[in-house]
This record gives sequence, structure tokens and C-alpha cells, in this order.
Amino acid sequence: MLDLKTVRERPEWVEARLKTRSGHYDLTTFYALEAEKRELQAKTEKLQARRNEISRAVGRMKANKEDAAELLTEMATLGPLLKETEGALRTKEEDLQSELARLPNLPAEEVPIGPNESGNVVLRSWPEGFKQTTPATWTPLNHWDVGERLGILDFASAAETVGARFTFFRGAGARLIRALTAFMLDLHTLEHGYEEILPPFLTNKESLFGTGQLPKFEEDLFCLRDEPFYLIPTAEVPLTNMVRGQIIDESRLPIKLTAWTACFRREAGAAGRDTRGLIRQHQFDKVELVWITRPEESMEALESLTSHAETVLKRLELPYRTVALCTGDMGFASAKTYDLEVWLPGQGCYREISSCSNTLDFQARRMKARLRRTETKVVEPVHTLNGSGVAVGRALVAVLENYQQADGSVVIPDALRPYLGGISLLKPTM
RNA sequence: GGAAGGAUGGCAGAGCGGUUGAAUGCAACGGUCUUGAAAACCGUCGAGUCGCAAGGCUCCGUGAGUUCGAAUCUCACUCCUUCCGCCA
Repeated sequence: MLDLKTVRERPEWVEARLKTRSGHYDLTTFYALEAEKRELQAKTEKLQARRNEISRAVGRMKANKEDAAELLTEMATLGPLLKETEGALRTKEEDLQSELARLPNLPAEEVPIGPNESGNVVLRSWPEGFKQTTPATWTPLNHWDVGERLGILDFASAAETVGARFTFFRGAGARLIRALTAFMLDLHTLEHGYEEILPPFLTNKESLFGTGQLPKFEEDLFCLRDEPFYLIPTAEVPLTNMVRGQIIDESRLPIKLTAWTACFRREAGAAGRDTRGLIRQHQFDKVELVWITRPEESMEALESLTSHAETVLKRLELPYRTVALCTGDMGFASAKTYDLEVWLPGQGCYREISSCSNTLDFQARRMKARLRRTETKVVEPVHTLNGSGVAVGRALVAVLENYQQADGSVVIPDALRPYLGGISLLKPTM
């Protein structure tokens, strides 16, 4: 949620910033609503003040056994009028709020301006001097071919029992998912200082509003038929909402949380895209990183958080690059986003494996998550950040494609071996 | 699922329908005292919103109702606690 004051006081700046995003945002109805609302508010409060005055006077007169008939007559007309005005104000406020809630965050000043992903800027690649070459003597396979030959990915069974965009991981495949998850959680908790959380995989409307998935992106979510719950599309939702409604002592910040969860997405707008393989599933595992910070430290925190996600890929020795998303490609709540894209030799391209965002106070305002300054006692919104550290399914894709050998076998990355009970090589079964 | 109780400020915990935005305690902050600290004492101490300001208005789980006036009365809902049943 944008700060109402900023939107009101710097309209041309806000509009210019919004214009750099994809989609167009017209603020004229917003400003009209805002003006009407303030007028109504002034009127309502004047009436309320009078009502309070009268009831105080009536109380005093009754105590003194005086006659309050005249005041009661005034209330007879003022009462209904007030009720009507209050109702109108309330409606207007709701309209205004829902206008405001539909506006995305303003991109930070340093974010490159661009219309879509073509405007993104590659900041760095790892390892340095990495060449996107493929072996001369053999052609790397797609991960789904690698996985099926190893007997660890079973798409057919999933299609049968559930439908498209689901997978059964079998044997070493299931174990690899578990190993990747444990490796990432250990890294973040033991070396990067995060608290591990195991949150609920269901959430409610309020939390989804807090992080910005609702009201605009309902069609991306799975919801239950008989209960008012949604399946989480990312652990960002429960983790960030842990501080919802709270006033946190400045001394307790930053709060750094990590969690493994399954994530559930409708992928409603992605029909026909990435239909094969693990890249775009309705359910996938992800290790998430969330920071709750003081405003002045959030941009630095974004660099740390991103480096923590990068460390996962470095330890797994997976080539990747770090990309600054441009204004046209950023998510709704984000003010600044870095994507990590991992190299997939089987497909000959880089694919997103992590997305790290600073939402500044955008989610905090929606959640009413605030901090209290130690010195001044002033209360102000916290800043929230989130990032994947990293997507587990896509990490498996990257391992399968990068570690495959000419004979169809897959070498287990060193970092994962402690989690795989000594397995160091997966051999094809067919 | 059944029964009972509860929901008030950072926490604890009062609150005859009318200066109660809310006693009291703790915590916190400022000060006095002290070489320093502790203790003691004095003071400050909820959030939001409108306004240049003075000041006004809103908020005691949520919504509706009764009333001139509701934290306080009525109804519905939500959540929490305890007991019973069921259950991974």
C-alpha cells in the first residue's frame, strides 16, 4: 500500500513512477475520491462533535433534574443525519482504500526503466568468465529426459492421479529434493543467521492482502471450497505476516526468517508455457528468505539476502547470473528486485531460480507492521524483504542438467553428498 | 462435534450506560539523589486520522441493534482457553 500522504502531496511524481511499470494506472478517480472523502470526513466530524456536545449536556441536565427537551429535539434531526453521513463516509473510505490497494509499489529510483523483461540488466555472472558452451561430443538432455532415464521423475503417474503440472519424485529424486532442502536450510540457519520456521501451508485472505497477492491476483491462487483458506503460493505470505499488526521494538530488528514449504500456484495465465518438465508446476518446494528491517537498512539487506541466495548456487557449483529487474518486469509489491538465473545446458538458456525483492514499507502498510524507535519512541512502518533461497524444484532441474554425463548418469554435487547417505552418482535405469 | 469461560493500551489487569482513551501494577523514557550503579522519589508514557494551529474525530475482537449518550446492555459472527468426544 502506498503512503496516502505521498500520493496526495506528490501526485505528479507518483504518477510518473507508476507509469514506468507495465499496465497503466490512472489516478484521477483516486484524487476525486480523496477530495470527496475529506469533505465528507470534515462534515461527519462536525456532526459527531455536536452529538457528543449534546449528549454531555443532556447528561449534565438530567443529573441536575433540568429539562433537556430542546436538546433532545435537536438530536431527533441530527441523529438520522449523522447516521446517514457516517454511512456515506464509510462507503467513500472503502472505495478509496480499494483504489489505493490496487496500486502497485513505486519502483526505487535506481531501478532500470524498461517495458518488460527485455529491459532487465545483467549485473554479474558466476563463475567469472563462464562461457555458455555445450560439450563438443554429445548433446545435454533436458532435465525431464535425464530424470525419466534415471527413474526419478514420474510425470505420467502424476498426470494420471492429479493432472497436468504435477510430478511424482521417486527414489533418489525424492531424496534429492529432501537433500537440497536440508542443505539450503542448514546453510541459511547455521551460516547466514536465519531462524527456521515451519509455517502453515494454508492462509487466509487478510494475510494474502498483506503481502499483496489479494485483491488483484486471486486467479493465481488455489482456494478451498468449504473453508475460507487459500493454499500459499509462497512462504513469503506466512513468514512476512508473522509480524502483521505488531509494533516491534527497534532493537529486535532485523528479523531474518527462513522456511521450507510447498508452494501452490494456479498458473492461470501461463497456459501452454513450460508444459514439460519441472519448471512450471502447480506444486513445488521452495526455501524462502524473509527479512523485517528498519527502513534505513533495507536496501543493504536486499544485497545480503541476494548474496545468501547466490551462496546456495555457488556451493552447488551451478553457473548463474544476477539480474536487476527493470520497472516493467517487477512484481506488484516490489520496489526493487534481483533475479538469479541459473544456467540450464539442456535447454541452452538461463532460467529464474530465485527472485529477491525489497518491498520497502509497501507490505508493512498493508499489514500494519511497525517498529518503535528506541530513541524517540516514534512508530513507523517496518520494511520487508523476501527472496527464494532457492526454488527447490528448479534447483533439481539445474543439478540434473548441469551434472549429467555423456552416458546419461548424473554426478551428485559435493555439497549434497552429506545429505544423500554416500550416493555420489545416479545411473540410468533404462 | 458437545459444554463452560474469555477477548480492554508493550505486558499484566480494573472498569455503577454519562470528563473513561480508559484506574492500578510492571516494563520503557526523562529528571532528582549517587563517585558510578542499584534503590527511592518526581514526571512522561496507546494507535490512527483531519487541521497551519488551537483543537476536533475514530478506535476497548468483528458486525448489527437499543439509547440523547455504549468499553459498559442485546443479538450474530470470529478467535482464544478449559473440559468431554473424535483423531494424525
